[in-house]
Amino acid sequence: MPWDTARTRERLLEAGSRQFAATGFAGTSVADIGRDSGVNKERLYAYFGSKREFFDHVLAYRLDGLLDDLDVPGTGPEAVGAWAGLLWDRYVADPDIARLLAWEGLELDGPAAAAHRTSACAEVTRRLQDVLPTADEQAARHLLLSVITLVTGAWTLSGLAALVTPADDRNDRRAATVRHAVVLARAVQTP
Amino acid sequence: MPWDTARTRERLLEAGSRQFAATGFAGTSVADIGRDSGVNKERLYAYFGSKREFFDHVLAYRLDGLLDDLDVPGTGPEAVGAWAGLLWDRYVADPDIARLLAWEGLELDGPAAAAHRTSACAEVTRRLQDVLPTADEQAARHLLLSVITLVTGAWTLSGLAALVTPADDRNDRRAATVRHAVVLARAVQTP
DNA sequence: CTAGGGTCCAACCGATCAGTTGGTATATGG
DNA sequence: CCATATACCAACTGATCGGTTGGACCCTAG
Repeated sequence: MPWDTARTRERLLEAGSRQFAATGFAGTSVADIGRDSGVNKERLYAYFGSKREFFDHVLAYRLDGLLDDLDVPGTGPEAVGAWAGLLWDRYVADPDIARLLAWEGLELDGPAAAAHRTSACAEVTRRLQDVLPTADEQAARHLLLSVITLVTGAWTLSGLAALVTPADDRNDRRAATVRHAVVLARAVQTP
Repeated sequence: MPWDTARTRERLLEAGSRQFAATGFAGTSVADIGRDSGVNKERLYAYFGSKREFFDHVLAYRLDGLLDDLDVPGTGPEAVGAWAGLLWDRYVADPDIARLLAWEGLELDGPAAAAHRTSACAEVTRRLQDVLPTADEQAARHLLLSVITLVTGAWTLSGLAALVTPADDRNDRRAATVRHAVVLARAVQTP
Protein backbone atom coordinates (compact mmCIF):
# COMPACT_ATOMS: atom_id res chain seq x y z
CA MET A 1 0.00 0.00 0.00
CA PRO A 2 1.68 3.18 -1.18
CA TRP A 3 1.78 6.41 0.80
CA ASP A 4 -0.33 9.41 -0.11
CA THR A 5 1.04 12.29 1.89
CA ALA A 6 -1.16 14.84 0.15
CA ARG A 7 -4.18 12.80 1.18
CA THR A 8 -2.92 12.58 4.76
CA ARG A 9 -2.53 16.37 4.86
CA GLU A 10 -6.01 16.76 3.43
CA ARG A 11 -7.57 14.39 5.96
CA LEU A 12 -6.02 16.42 8.76
CA LEU A 13 -7.30 19.68 7.26
CA GLU A 14 -10.81 18.26 6.78
CA ALA A 15 -10.96 16.92 10.31
CA GLY A 16 -9.51 20.19 11.63
CA SER A 17 -12.18 22.10 9.75
CA ARG A 18 -14.95 20.01 11.30
CA GLN A 19 -13.56 20.14 14.81
CA PHE A 20 -12.56 23.81 14.86
CA ALA A 21 -15.92 24.79 13.33
CA ALA A 22 -17.74 22.84 16.02
CA THR A 23 -15.79 23.86 19.13
CA GLY A 24 -13.28 26.54 18.13
CA PHE A 25 -9.52 26.63 18.55
CA ALA A 26 -9.45 26.49 22.33
CA GLY A 27 -12.23 23.93 22.50
CA THR A 28 -10.60 21.45 20.15
CA SER A 29 -7.79 19.16 21.24
CA VAL A 30 -5.14 17.86 18.90
CA ALA A 31 -6.19 14.38 19.97
CA ASP A 32 -9.72 15.13 18.70
CA ILE A 33 -8.31 15.95 15.28
CA GLY A 34 -6.23 12.82 15.26
CA ARG A 35 -9.26 10.73 16.15
CA ASP A 36 -11.53 12.39 13.58
CA SER A 37 -8.97 12.20 10.79
CA GLY A 38 -7.72 8.71 11.55
CA VAL A 39 -4.21 10.14 11.35
CA ASN A 40 -1.68 10.12 14.16
CA LYS A 41 -1.43 13.55 15.70
CA GLU A 42 2.33 13.57 15.35
CA ARG A 43 1.71 14.06 11.61
CA LEU A 44 0.00 17.35 12.39
CA TYR A 45 3.18 18.64 14.00
CA ALA A 46 5.33 17.28 11.15
CA TYR A 47 3.19 18.96 8.49
CA PHE A 48 2.01 22.14 10.19
CA GLY A 49 4.36 22.87 13.09
CA SER A 50 1.95 23.55 15.94
CA LYS A 51 -1.75 23.53 16.77
CA ARG A 52 -1.84 27.28 16.24
CA GLU A 53 -0.16 27.16 12.83
CA PHE A 54 -2.46 24.29 11.88
CA PHE A 55 -5.45 26.48 12.78
CA ASP A 56 -4.20 29.13 10.38
CA HIS A 57 -3.82 26.51 7.66
CA VAL A 58 -7.35 25.24 8.24
CA LEU A 59 -8.79 28.75 8.06
CA ALA A 60 -6.91 29.52 4.87
CA TYR A 61 -7.91 26.13 3.43
CA ARG A 62 -11.61 26.76 4.02
CA LEU A 63 -12.02 30.55 3.91
CA ASP A 64 -9.66 31.55 1.15
CA GLY A 65 -11.60 31.33 -2.09
CA LEU A 66 -14.99 31.55 -0.39
CA LEU A 67 -16.08 34.48 -2.57
CA ASP A 68 -14.07 33.56 -5.66
CA ASP A 69 -16.64 31.44 -7.46
CA LEU A 70 -19.66 33.36 -6.19
CA ASP A 71 -21.00 35.42 -9.05
CA VAL A 72 -23.29 38.44 -8.83
CA PRO A 73 -26.11 37.29 -11.10
CA GLY A 74 -27.82 39.93 -13.25
CA THR A 75 -27.94 43.67 -12.67
CA GLY A 76 -29.57 46.15 -10.34
CA PRO A 77 -30.35 45.87 -6.62
CA GLU A 78 -32.07 42.50 -7.10
CA ALA A 79 -28.73 41.04 -8.20
CA VAL A 80 -27.27 41.97 -4.82
CA GLY A 81 -30.17 40.20 -3.13
CA ALA A 82 -29.57 37.16 -5.29
CA TRP A 83 -25.88 37.23 -4.35
CA ALA A 84 -26.82 37.30 -0.67
CA GLY A 85 -29.00 34.27 -1.33
CA LEU A 86 -26.11 32.46 -3.00
CA LEU A 87 -23.88 33.14 -0.01
CA TRP A 88 -26.65 31.93 2.30
CA ASP A 89 -26.99 28.71 0.30
CA ARG A 90 -23.28 28.15 0.49
CA TYR A 91 -23.56 28.26 4.28
CA VAL A 92 -26.51 25.84 4.06
CA ALA A 93 -24.36 23.43 2.07
CA ASP A 94 -21.40 23.87 4.44
CA PRO A 95 -22.26 25.51 7.78
CA ASP A 96 -18.68 25.03 8.98
CA ILE A 97 -17.60 27.99 6.85
CA ALA A 98 -19.76 30.51 8.70
CA ARG A 99 -18.64 29.21 12.07
CA LEU A 100 -14.99 29.26 11.09
CA LEU A 101 -15.41 32.91 10.13
CA ALA A 102 -16.81 33.61 13.56
CA TRP A 103 -14.08 31.74 15.44
CA GLU A 104 -11.52 33.58 13.36
CA GLY A 105 -12.97 36.89 14.45
CA LEU A 106 -13.05 35.94 18.12
CA GLU A 107 -9.91 33.88 18.60
CA LEU A 108 -7.47 35.55 16.20
CA ASP A 109 -6.06 39.05 16.01
CA GLY A 110 -6.53 39.41 12.27
CA PRO A 111 -7.86 37.43 9.31
CA ALA A 112 -5.98 34.43 7.94
CA ALA A 113 -4.79 34.45 4.32
CA ALA A 114 -5.47 38.18 4.33
CA ALA A 115 -3.72 39.02 1.06
CA HIS A 116 -5.81 36.97 -1.31
CA ARG A 117 -9.05 37.43 0.58
CA THR A 118 -8.62 41.22 0.55
CA SER A 119 -8.25 41.22 -3.21
CA ALA A 120 -11.21 38.84 -3.56
CA CYS A 121 -13.33 41.34 -1.61
CA ALA A 122 -12.08 44.17 -3.82
CA GLU A 123 -13.08 42.06 -6.81
CA VAL A 124 -16.64 41.63 -5.51
CA THR A 125 -16.75 45.35 -4.74
CA ARG A 126 -15.94 46.09 -8.38
CA ARG A 127 -18.67 43.68 -9.49
CA LEU A 128 -21.14 45.48 -7.22
CA GLN A 129 -20.17 48.77 -8.85
CA ASP A 130 -20.77 47.20 -12.26
CA VAL A 131 -24.19 46.07 -11.16
CA LEU A 132 -25.03 49.35 -9.41
CA PRO A 133 -23.50 51.90 -11.78
CA THR A 134 -24.08 54.98 -9.65
CA ALA A 135 -22.44 53.54 -6.52
CA ASP A 136 -19.07 54.88 -5.44
CA GLU A 137 -16.45 52.50 -4.13
CA GLN A 138 -16.80 53.41 -0.46
CA ALA A 139 -20.55 52.84 -0.54
CA ALA A 140 -20.14 49.56 -2.43
CA ARG A 141 -17.63 48.31 0.14
CA HIS A 142 -19.92 49.07 3.07
CA LEU A 143 -22.83 47.49 1.23
CA LEU A 144 -20.77 44.35 0.73
CA LEU A 145 -19.69 44.30 4.36
CA SER A 146 -23.26 44.72 5.59
CA VAL A 147 -24.59 41.95 3.36
CA ILE A 148 -21.85 39.52 4.42
CA THR A 149 -22.44 40.48 8.05
CA LEU A 150 -26.19 39.90 7.77
CA VAL A 151 -25.82 36.50 6.14
CA THR A 152 -22.95 35.32 8.32
CA GLY A 153 -24.53 36.69 11.48
CA ALA A 154 -27.62 34.59 10.86
CA TRP A 155 -25.39 31.54 11.31
CA THR A 156 -23.10 32.69 14.07
CA LEU A 157 -25.35 34.87 16.25
CA SER A 158 -28.03 32.21 16.04
CA GLY A 159 -29.22 32.88 19.58
CA LEU A 160 -30.41 36.34 18.53
CA ALA A 161 -32.85 34.95 15.98
CA ALA A 162 -34.30 32.69 18.67
CA LEU A 163 -34.92 35.77 20.83
CA VAL A 164 -36.12 38.27 18.21
CA THR A 165 -37.99 36.04 15.76
CA PRO A 166 -38.82 32.96 17.84
CA ALA A 167 -41.63 31.84 15.55
CA ASP A 168 -39.62 31.99 12.32
CA ASP A 169 -37.46 29.34 10.72
CA ARG A 170 -34.32 29.52 8.62
CA ASN A 171 -36.15 30.11 5.34
CA ASP A 172 -38.11 33.04 6.71
CA ARG A 173 -34.87 34.63 7.75
CA ARG A 174 -33.29 33.85 4.40
CA ALA A 175 -36.10 35.68 2.62
CA ALA A 176 -35.84 38.66 4.97
CA THR A 177 -32.06 38.81 4.53
CA VAL A 178 -32.33 38.78 0.73
CA ARG A 179 -34.97 41.49 0.93
CA HIS A 180 -32.78 43.62 3.19
CA ALA A 181 -29.82 43.19 0.85
CA VAL A 182 -31.96 44.49 -2.01
CA VAL A 183 -33.08 47.48 0.05
CA LEU A 184 -29.52 48.38 1.00
CA ALA A 185 -28.41 48.03 -2.64
CA ARG A 186 -31.25 50.21 -3.84
CA ALA A 187 -30.25 52.94 -1.40
CA VAL A 188 -26.66 52.82 -2.64
CA GLN A 189 -27.78 53.05 -6.24
CA THR A 190 -29.87 56.18 -5.77
CA PRO A 191 -28.30 58.38 -3.14
CA MET B 1 -13.07 42.18 58.76
CA PRO B 2 -16.68 41.23 57.98
CA TRP B 3 -17.76 39.01 55.11
CA ASP B 4 -19.51 40.31 52.03
CA THR B 5 -20.74 37.29 50.15
CA ALA B 6 -22.69 39.33 47.62
CA ARG B 7 -19.51 41.19 46.78
CA THR B 8 -17.58 37.93 46.43
CA ARG B 9 -20.20 36.62 44.01
CA GLU B 10 -20.02 39.87 42.08
CA ARG B 11 -16.24 39.79 41.83
CA LEU B 12 -16.44 36.29 40.41
CA LEU B 13 -19.09 37.35 37.88
CA GLU B 14 -17.09 40.43 36.84
CA ALA B 15 -13.90 38.45 36.40
CA GLY B 16 -15.82 35.73 34.55
CA SER B 17 -17.28 38.34 32.25
CA ARG B 18 -13.82 39.69 31.41
CA GLN B 19 -12.22 36.30 30.92
CA PHE B 20 -15.06 34.65 28.99
CA ALA B 21 -15.39 37.71 26.75
CA ALA B 22 -11.68 37.60 25.98
CA THR B 23 -11.17 33.89 25.40
CA GLY B 24 -14.56 32.19 25.49
CA PHE B 25 -15.79 29.32 27.61
CA ALA B 26 -13.32 26.71 26.40
CA GLY B 27 -10.41 29.15 26.37
CA THR B 28 -10.87 30.28 29.96
CA SER B 29 -9.72 28.22 32.91
CA VAL B 30 -11.33 28.35 36.30
CA ALA B 31 -7.90 29.22 37.67
CA ASP B 32 -7.86 32.32 35.39
CA ILE B 33 -11.12 33.48 36.95
CA GLY B 34 -9.82 32.88 40.44
CA ARG B 35 -6.68 34.88 39.67
CA ASP B 36 -8.57 37.76 38.02
CA SER B 37 -11.18 37.98 40.75
CA GLY B 38 -8.84 37.53 43.69
CA VAL B 39 -11.26 34.91 44.96
CA ASN B 40 -10.43 31.27 45.54
CA LYS B 41 -11.86 29.15 42.76
CA GLU B 42 -13.54 26.83 45.22
CA ARG B 43 -15.99 29.67 45.85
CA LEU B 44 -17.07 29.46 42.20
CA TYR B 45 -18.13 25.85 42.71
CA ALA B 46 -19.84 26.71 46.00
CA TYR B 47 -21.84 29.56 44.46
CA PHE B 48 -22.45 28.37 40.91
CA GLY B 49 -22.00 24.58 40.85
CA SER B 50 -19.74 24.10 37.85
CA LYS B 51 -17.81 26.06 35.25
CA ARG B 52 -20.62 25.52 32.79
CA GLU B 53 -23.35 26.75 35.16
CA PHE B 54 -21.13 29.70 36.04
CA PHE B 55 -20.89 30.55 32.33
CA ASP B 56 -24.68 30.67 32.13
CA HIS B 57 -24.78 32.96 35.17
CA VAL B 58 -22.20 35.29 33.63
CA LEU B 59 -24.13 35.49 30.36
CA ALA B 60 -27.39 36.19 32.15
CA TYR B 61 -25.63 38.74 34.39
CA ARG B 62 -24.26 40.70 31.42
CA LEU B 63 -26.73 40.08 28.57
CA ASP B 64 -30.04 40.13 30.35
CA GLY B 65 -31.17 43.72 30.43
CA LEU B 66 -28.97 44.78 27.54
CA LEU B 67 -31.90 46.26 25.61
CA ASP B 68 -34.00 47.28 28.60
CA ASP B 69 -32.71 50.80 29.09
CA LEU B 70 -32.05 51.50 25.41
CA ASP B 71 -34.73 53.84 24.16
CA VAL B 72 -35.73 54.46 20.55
CA PRO B 73 -35.32 58.24 20.39
CA GLY B 74 -37.75 60.22 18.25
CA THR B 75 -39.89 58.94 15.38
CA GLY B 76 -39.47 57.77 11.80
CA PRO B 77 -36.63 55.81 10.20
CA GLU B 78 -34.01 58.17 11.62
CA ALA B 79 -35.01 57.04 15.12
CA VAL B 80 -34.06 53.48 14.17
CA GLY B 81 -30.67 54.74 12.98
CA ALA B 82 -30.22 56.60 16.24
CA TRP B 83 -31.10 53.43 18.17
CA ALA B 84 -28.47 51.51 16.21
CA GLY B 85 -25.98 54.24 17.18
CA LEU B 86 -26.95 53.89 20.84
CA LEU B 87 -26.39 50.13 20.71
CA TRP B 88 -23.05 50.73 18.99
CA ASP B 89 -22.01 53.18 21.70
CA ARG B 90 -22.95 50.68 24.37
CA TYR B 91 -20.52 48.23 22.76
CA VAL B 92 -17.89 50.98 22.66
CA ALA B 93 -18.36 51.54 26.38
CA ASP B 94 -18.30 47.79 27.09
CA PRO B 95 -16.94 45.64 24.24
CA ASP B 96 -17.25 42.52 26.40
CA ILE B 97 -20.99 42.49 25.78
CA ALA B 98 -20.70 42.03 22.02
CA ARG B 99 -18.11 39.29 22.42
CA LEU B 100 -20.19 37.47 25.03
CA LEU B 101 -23.09 37.49 22.58
CA ALA B 102 -20.85 35.89 19.99
CA TRP B 103 -19.46 33.24 22.33
CA GLU B 104 -23.00 32.47 23.42
CA GLY B 105 -23.99 31.84 19.81
CA LEU B 106 -21.01 29.61 19.12
CA GLU B 107 -20.52 27.68 22.33
CA LEU B 108 -24.09 27.27 23.57
CA ASP B 109 -27.12 25.53 22.11
CA GLY B 110 -29.54 28.32 22.89
CA PRO B 111 -29.56 31.77 24.48
CA ALA B 112 -29.13 32.22 28.24
CA ALA B 113 -31.88 33.90 30.26
CA ALA B 114 -34.14 33.39 27.24
CA ALA B 115 -37.43 34.25 28.92
CA HIS B 116 -36.74 37.82 29.89
CA ARG B 117 -34.62 38.59 26.84
CA THR B 118 -37.35 37.36 24.50
CA SER B 119 -39.87 39.71 26.09
CA ALA B 120 -37.34 42.55 25.98
CA CYS B 121 -36.98 41.99 22.23
CA ALA B 122 -40.76 41.94 21.85
CA GLU B 123 -40.84 45.23 23.74
CA VAL B 124 -38.36 46.85 21.33
CA THR B 125 -40.35 45.43 18.42
CA ARG B 126 -43.44 47.22 19.71
CA ARG B 127 -41.45 50.44 20.07
CA LEU B 128 -40.31 50.09 16.46
CA GLN B 129 -43.93 49.71 15.39
CA ASP B 130 -44.78 52.89 17.32
CA VAL B 131 -42.00 54.71 15.55
CA LEU B 132 -42.79 53.24 12.11
CA PRO B 133 -46.60 53.19 12.16
CA THR B 134 -47.11 51.31 8.90
CA ALA B 135 -44.78 48.42 9.83
CA ASP B 136 -46.32 45.05 10.62
CA GLU B 137 -44.90 42.99 13.45
CA GLN B 138 -43.08 40.45 11.30
CA ALA B 139 -41.29 43.18 9.36
CA ALA B 140 -40.42 45.05 12.55
CA ARG B 141 -38.92 41.90 14.07
CA HIS B 142 -36.72 41.23 11.07
CA LEU B 143 -35.68 44.88 10.99
CA LEU B 144 -34.66 44.65 14.64
CA LEU B 145 -32.79 41.42 14.06
CA SER B 146 -30.92 42.87 11.09
CA VAL B 147 -29.93 46.02 12.96
CA ILE B 148 -28.69 44.08 15.98
CA THR B 149 -26.82 41.71 13.67
CA LEU B 150 -25.17 44.59 11.80
CA VAL B 151 -24.03 46.34 14.97
CA THR B 152 -22.97 43.21 16.81
CA GLY B 153 -21.30 41.74 13.74
CA ALA B 154 -19.09 44.80 13.47
CA TRP B 155 -17.59 43.78 16.83
CA THR B 156 -17.52 40.03 16.48
CA LEU B 157 -16.75 39.47 12.79
CA SER B 158 -14.06 42.11 13.00
CA GLY B 159 -11.83 40.30 10.52
CA LEU B 160 -14.36 40.93 7.77
CA ALA B 161 -14.08 44.70 8.08
CA ALA B 162 -10.31 44.39 7.78
CA LEU B 163 -10.80 42.54 4.49
CA VAL B 164 -13.67 44.50 2.95
CA THR B 165 -13.00 48.04 4.19
CA PRO B 166 -9.28 47.94 5.06
CA ALA B 167 -8.87 51.72 4.89
CA ASP B 168 -11.75 52.56 7.23
CA ASP B 169 -11.82 52.88 10.97
CA ARG B 170 -14.50 52.16 13.56
CA ASN B 171 -16.23 55.50 13.18
CA ASP B 172 -16.57 55.13 9.41
CA ARG B 173 -18.26 51.82 9.99
CA ARG B 174 -20.45 53.26 12.72
CA ALA B 175 -21.71 55.92 10.33
CA ALA B 176 -22.35 53.35 7.60
CA THR B 177 -24.19 51.08 10.03
CA VAL B 178 -26.44 53.89 11.22
CA ARG B 179 -27.13 54.84 7.61
CA HIS B 180 -28.00 51.26 6.71
CA ALA B 181 -30.32 50.99 9.70
CA VAL B 182 -32.19 54.07 8.49
CA VAL B 183 -32.46 52.64 4.99
CA LEU B 184 -33.85 49.34 6.27
CA ALA B 185 -36.32 51.18 8.49
CA ARG B 186 -37.47 53.37 5.64
CA ALA B 187 -38.16 50.30 3.50
CA VAL B 188 -40.23 48.76 6.29
CA GLN B 189 -42.24 51.94 6.71
CA THR B 190 -43.28 52.23 3.06
CA PRO B 191 -43.72 48.80 1.53
C1' DC C 1 20.36 -5.39 -3.13
C1' DT C 2 20.99 -2.16 0.14
C1' DA C 3 21.83 2.30 2.44
C1' DG C 4 19.49 6.19 3.93
C1' DG C 5 15.84 9.23 4.35
C1' DG C 6 10.96 10.07 4.76
C1' DT C 7 6.24 8.29 6.69
C1' DC C 8 3.98 6.84 10.26
C1' DC C 9 2.57 5.48 15.06
C1' DA C 10 2.48 3.95 20.19
C1' DA C 11 4.08 5.51 24.18
C1' DC C 12 5.67 9.00 26.72
C1' DC C 13 6.52 13.99 28.98
C1' DG C 14 5.73 18.00 31.98
C1' DA C 15 2.08 21.27 32.40
C1' DT C 16 -2.46 22.42 33.07
C1' DC C 17 -7.27 21.22 33.36
C1' DA C 18 -11.98 20.93 36.17
C1' DG C 19 -13.23 19.73 40.38
C1' DT C 20 -12.51 18.20 45.68
C1' DT C 21 -10.92 17.94 50.33
C1' DG C 22 -9.32 19.07 55.02
C1' DG C 23 -8.80 22.53 57.83
C1' DT C 24 -8.99 27.44 59.63
C1' DA C 25 -11.27 31.76 60.37
C1' DT C 26 -15.61 34.21 61.02
C1' DA C 27 -20.15 34.77 62.04
C1' DT C 28 -24.60 33.58 64.72
C1' DG C 29 -28.24 31.24 67.87
C1' DG C 30 -28.86 29.92 72.52
C1' DC D 1 -19.43 32.05 76.19
C1' DC D 2 -19.85 28.14 73.62
C1' DA D 3 -21.75 25.23 69.68
C1' DT D 4 -22.64 25.06 65.21
C1' DA D 5 -22.97 26.59 60.57
C1' DT D 6 -20.98 29.06 56.95
C1' DA D 7 -17.06 31.65 54.23
C1' DC D 8 -12.89 30.90 52.80
C1' DC D 9 -8.39 29.02 51.09
C1' DA D 10 -4.06 25.98 50.23
C1' DA D 11 -3.13 21.82 48.62
C1' DC D 12 -4.51 17.96 46.37
C1' DT D 13 -6.47 14.47 42.53
C1' DG D 14 -7.08 12.00 38.25
C1' DA D 15 -7.68 13.27 33.60
C1' DT D 16 -6.39 15.65 29.65
C1' DC D 17 -3.64 19.13 27.43
C1' DG D 18 0.07 20.38 23.58
C1' DG D 19 4.06 18.53 22.11
C1' DT D 20 8.13 14.93 21.66
C1' DT D 21 10.59 10.63 21.09
C1' DG D 22 12.19 5.91 19.60
C1' DG D 23 11.64 2.84 16.52
C1' DA D 24 8.97 0.10 12.88
C1' DC D 25 7.75 0.42 8.17
C1' DC D 26 8.08 2.00 3.29
C1' DC D 27 10.12 4.01 -0.82
C1' DT D 28 13.90 5.42 -3.83
C1' DA D 29 18.87 6.46 -5.29
C1' DG D 30 23.03 4.25 -6.33
